[in-house]
Amino acid sequence: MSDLLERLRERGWRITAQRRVVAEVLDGDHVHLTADEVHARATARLPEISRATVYNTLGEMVTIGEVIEVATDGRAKRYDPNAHHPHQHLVCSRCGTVRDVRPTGDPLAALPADERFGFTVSAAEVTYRGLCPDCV
Amino acid sequence: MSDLLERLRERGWRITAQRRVVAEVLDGDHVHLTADEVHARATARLPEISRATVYNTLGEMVTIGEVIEVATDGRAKRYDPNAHHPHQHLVCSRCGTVRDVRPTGDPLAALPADERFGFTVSAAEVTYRGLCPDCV
DNA sequence: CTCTTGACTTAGACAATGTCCAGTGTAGGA
DNA sequence: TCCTACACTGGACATTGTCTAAGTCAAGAG
Repeated sequence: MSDLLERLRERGWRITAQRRVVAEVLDGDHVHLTADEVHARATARLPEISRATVYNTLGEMVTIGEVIEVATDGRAKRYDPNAHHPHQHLVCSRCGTVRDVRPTGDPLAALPADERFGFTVSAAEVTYRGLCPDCV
Repeated sequence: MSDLLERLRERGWRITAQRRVVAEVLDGDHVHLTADEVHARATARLPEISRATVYNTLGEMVTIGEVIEVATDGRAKRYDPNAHHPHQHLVCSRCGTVRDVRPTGDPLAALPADERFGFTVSAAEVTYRGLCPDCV
């Protein structure tokens, strides 16, 4: 039983074959998959699973904070199951691979009050960009 | 004559009515428009302008570094003509408004070498999220 | 000024990603 | 075991972006 699935059960989710498969795909390796990649891997285990269900399930997981949605470019969103450890992302500009990284310090502290323009600022996301070893 | 258009001319671009209109729309007020919003405003001035031309022109401006592409969510990219002053973005989680902000320090410096995993890191984008004064 | 040429634009088909809905199925409590 | 609210399916639809073939035009040459 994956940790993620266990937490979903505690939140009162019905545990269906589809949700179990999506949770297992996400929890399996901490890669950052697109919704379509999740669907492809889920289909390998449960051939009838529909695209809508994968999208719904991912959306619900994001809503309750078990999964983070990462928009690294203007294309497909990626889903990050590592929601319980604060981290930022390092993205390859060529192939789109995403790695979790932990920079030093708190990025929120770098934004002085007079640069907040009345906003209630609650989070800072940092995306580092570059080329991965395979794409150099 | 807008500054942006002037710089395009210096780069040897043919100045067509379409490019002039796109440049004027972007340069007009430093709001961050989506491609479709640019197209809508361009159409108001030049009704025949096609979607493809707006996309092409925006893409070219991004390529030559006159405009920055901002992916704040998984939806439409936004275009920021303020490319010659380094800055980050503050996004309202509810209405999507984007403001330019200048945090202190260099965000790249916060990523130590042992957290770069062999990547050649070239840039850091910071997105601050919160609620704007109108949405609180 | 007119001509010429190759860069530019257009319309629309197509692709990728995401959303919605009506009908059907089923998990889990009674 | 049975019920029912919740979940799933398949497919239509929406949004955003890309591509191509054919027509158009900006700007330098003469």
